[in-house]
Amino acid sequence: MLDYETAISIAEQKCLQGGVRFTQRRKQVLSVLIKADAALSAYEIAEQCNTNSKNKMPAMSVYRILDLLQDQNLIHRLEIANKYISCSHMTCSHEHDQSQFLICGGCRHVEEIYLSPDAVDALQTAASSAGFSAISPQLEIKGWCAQCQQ
Amino acid sequence: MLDYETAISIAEQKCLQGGVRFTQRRKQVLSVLIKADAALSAYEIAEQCNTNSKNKMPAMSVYRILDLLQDQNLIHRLEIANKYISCSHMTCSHEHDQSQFLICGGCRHVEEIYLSPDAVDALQTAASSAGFSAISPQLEIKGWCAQCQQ
DNA sequence: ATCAGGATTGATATATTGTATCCTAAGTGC
DNA sequence: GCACTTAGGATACAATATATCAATCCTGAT
Repeated sequence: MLDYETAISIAEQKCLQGGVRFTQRRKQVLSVLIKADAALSAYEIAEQCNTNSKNKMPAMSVYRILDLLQDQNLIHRLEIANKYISCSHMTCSHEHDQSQFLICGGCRHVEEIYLSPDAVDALQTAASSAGFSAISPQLEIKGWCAQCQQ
Repeated sequence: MLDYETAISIAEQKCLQGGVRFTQRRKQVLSVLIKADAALSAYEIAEQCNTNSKNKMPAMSVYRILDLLQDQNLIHRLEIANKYISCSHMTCSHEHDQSQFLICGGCRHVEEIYLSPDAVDALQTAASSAGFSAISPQLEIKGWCAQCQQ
């Protein structure tokens, strides 16, 4: 997890470069994700915003803002879990990067992992021979964490 | 894809062994999935049932039946795509089996693939070192098919 | 054959998640 | 200031999934 202040200032820069504004609303949503240091659903984020502030955050706005933050490579959307998580590599462009997540099928806990290039190659090869030109730069793997395994 | 008649008779046996009935409703849902030979959402299955038959199939029943068919290892639920697909290995118990699916992030087309044991090992090792005791016997990988890549 | 009990389904309501639309407000450049 | 674009508010609604309770069907024991 990045230092909070650093992450926010990077986000501000990235938005500037991307030609979008880093508004209070957007900062608020991103802050929740950074501080949570976990994967949250859109509605969980809205709820979190509403407990911390008087200004009501509608779910609608959360979706809009999440879309934008994703466009700016500031957060990831985890399709298996239907949740969002702040990007732990905000500093890089993600152009040639692989993000790899393990998601527990029981408690939905998310862990970011690192796969060896060999493993990624093996996946890519299998994908290619199935007519898929590329696997996503983001890999989501469902598993069972130690606790839920029991 | 298994021969339809064979698949149905295997399903019947499996349900018998599992102590549940292979009713008309359940057969109907499974048939749709087998014949579709593609991943369908619960509501798509319901719709399909309703065009082929006069007896109305409520979405509710589809969900219940899908749960049951999954318990009997007759179908898979693809979490990334939120869809269901008939198991292409109905004959085995799936105890030590790995199912691997590639899902196109664009058109949601699903392709079942085969990963080398080495690749699976690499994934398992990475998972273990992240505190996950096991990756799921079902692996879902998001990618881009040749068409959607453009 | 019939009856009790569980399994299955029907029917209805409701929760949850996500999208569409239209309008207002805020910032930006001239 | 004024036109223009971007962002956000408000509302409605679509799509997906679950909860609940009653009715029906099957099965096995008597």
